[in-house]
Amino acid sequence: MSQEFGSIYELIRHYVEIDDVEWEYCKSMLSFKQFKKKEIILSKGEICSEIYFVVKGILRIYFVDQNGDEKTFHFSLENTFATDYQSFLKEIHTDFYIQALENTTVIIITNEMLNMLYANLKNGERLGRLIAEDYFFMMNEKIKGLYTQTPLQRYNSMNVAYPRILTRVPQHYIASYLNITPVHLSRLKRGIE
Amino acid sequence: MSQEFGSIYELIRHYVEIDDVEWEYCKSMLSFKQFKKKEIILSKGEICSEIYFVVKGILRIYFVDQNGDEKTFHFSLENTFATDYQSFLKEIHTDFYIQALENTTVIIITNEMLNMLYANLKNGERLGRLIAEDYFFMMNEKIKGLYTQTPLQRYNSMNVAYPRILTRVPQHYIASYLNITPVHLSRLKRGIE
DNA sequence: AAAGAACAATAACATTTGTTTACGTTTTCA
DNA sequence: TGAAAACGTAAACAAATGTTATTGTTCTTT
Repeated sequence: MSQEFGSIYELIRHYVEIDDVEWEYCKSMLSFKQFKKKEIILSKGEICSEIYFVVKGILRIYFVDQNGDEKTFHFSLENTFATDYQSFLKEIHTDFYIQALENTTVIIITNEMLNMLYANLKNGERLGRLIAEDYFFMMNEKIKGLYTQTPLQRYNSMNVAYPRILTRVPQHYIASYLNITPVHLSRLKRGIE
Repeated sequence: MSQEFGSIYELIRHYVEIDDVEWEYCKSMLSFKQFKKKEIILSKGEICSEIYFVVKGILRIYFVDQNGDEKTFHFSLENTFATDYQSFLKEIHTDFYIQALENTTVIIITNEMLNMLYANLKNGERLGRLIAEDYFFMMNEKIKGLYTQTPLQRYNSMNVAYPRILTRVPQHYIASYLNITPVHLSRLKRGIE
């Protein structure tokens, strides 16, 4: 059954070398968890104590603004991480919610586990740095998009960052990701066809 | 004169332990550079080959959108870094410009130097990870602000992220950071007093 | 299968933000 | 020091986006 950790093994190997002994050590700490569609995994006020690596399904990370409106920060599709990294690392209360948009299978990474990896893997710290850097780059691109693209342009490029997302999730979540109202998104789409 | 590297020493010590031998090694690789007010340090299309640590002055990081409008991405005040980290690390062409808004003194960090630090400092990789994480958190907060705050709210909180910035730089740069027109910022401010 | 909830589209109207132009002040620099 | 450029404010109008209400469809759940 260790076969099923293949996706995260591939991801690690994308960043650093890891030998068989180290990988066995990693695997011994990993576990699966399943979430049902619409289930809320993390809520505001809690401390995010796990990183989720999505094997199958979709997680949505969002927060709620002063008016009570949900703002979708990120979608985590297959083979990407979902967490509030800040809450996770600093053990502070999170502002975010994480919700499964489909029945979803994840691999769980805990904080203790991560620190063991940093301490015991030859390239542990390096792996952490490279992943943090890549997520930093992703944020950078996201901000660039927010500054330079119209909502419609961002809508049209969503299929690049999130393959097939437009057919996988309800449209009002897309609107909340674009930071516009569902009504306005519907209106913008009308202009296209 | 090694005294003058004090600010970056403090910053490193904020993240990791570094012994005297290691610090001497670091210092031997660091150097100063001066930029004149309005000078452009990095331009689109170039490869960003240095990280700038601002000792005194202000650097502005911006890009230009399809319409030719400048969008200010970030201000680097004293004791913070300025670079296009993505261009720097991957040696790809940058989309950004970096400009000095005042006569500015920086400490220069090159890529070769950084890799030597990663390789030779006990906590080199860890330092890199922690700094990447902190900048990642900063991006996260920035995005949260873009989603949840009105331009006026963001204007009012700029003095927190960037102390005294509102009196240090021309207002149209502030507007471009807020992603609104200078005319509109002027109008919003009128509503306040 | 039926009932209710969730969802998407549409229209009418309100609010926010952008655009253009003008004017007066401050800053820069030759 | 004087001219030119840069800068901030203002007003009028245009475009983009939000709000509310309505309707019909699709999805959930019993």
